[in-house]
Amino acid sequence: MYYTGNDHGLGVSFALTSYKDKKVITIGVVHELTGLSERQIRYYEERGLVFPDRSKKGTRKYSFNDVELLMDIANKREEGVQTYEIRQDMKKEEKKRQVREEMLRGQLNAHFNMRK
Amino acid sequence: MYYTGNDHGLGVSFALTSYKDKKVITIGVVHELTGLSERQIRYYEERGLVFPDRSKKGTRKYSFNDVELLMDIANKREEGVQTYEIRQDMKKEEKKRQVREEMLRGQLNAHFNMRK
DNA sequence: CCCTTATTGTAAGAAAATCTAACAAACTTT
DNA sequence: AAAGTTTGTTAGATTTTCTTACAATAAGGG
Repeated sequence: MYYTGNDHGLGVSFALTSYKDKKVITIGVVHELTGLSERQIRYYEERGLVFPDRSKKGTRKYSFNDVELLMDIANKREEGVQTYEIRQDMKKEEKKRQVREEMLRGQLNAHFNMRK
Repeated sequence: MYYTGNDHGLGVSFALTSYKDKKVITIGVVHELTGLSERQIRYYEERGLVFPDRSKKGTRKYSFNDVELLMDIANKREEGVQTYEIRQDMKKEEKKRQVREEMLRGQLNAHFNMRK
């Protein structure tokens, strides 16, 4: 686990990156880990649910986070939830996450500006 | 991060497995992550320094731990240390690890036998 | 200096893995 | 009924990996 400073200009900011986010897994392995067919995995990408990186020549690379996400998607699908709805839910979650992040950044900036 | 119970018979035992140990990375990606050539990576395997898994058809799969190990090896090599010596050092470390593990297992067994 | 071992690059050819695009089937929604 | 969703399968091309072999360079020992 390692840290990457990335303060843009005046604001306070930081990021924590772990192996879970590294896009290093090929689709065949993702298939083995999730039980999903490669067809399904590519289709969920087409529907905007996952975003693998690509090698220079175009082969997909997934992270462990992607694998976990795909397993969640598989569960939702078994419950009959369509990809469109899953997408909507993900957008909402993403929105909430952004709000929390902005609040945190605000708190930190306030704190550091105060004692400068 | 998840836990796997694996008590064999009477002894107390446990294992903690994380993504770092999962062998899911192909040699091309290991090359990108470490800067080592694929030739070097295969050679270090030949010299008994790394032990990737293999797919059914034979393609190598590495873990993040393997990647870290290979980076350590790369550093040693830059210092001029030969693979043979690196191997010896690794064996010693492995031995120490085993001793510690056995002691821990002994402590745990003693503890649980005491109050049974 | 000669010989051996260690390390790495490169090449060749085969095999494995992945990619895209298309068609079809089975369902679900509208 | 028509349109949209989801998945399998197939075909052909491309990318990635594998093994084996040969060569070059470096390092160490006698």
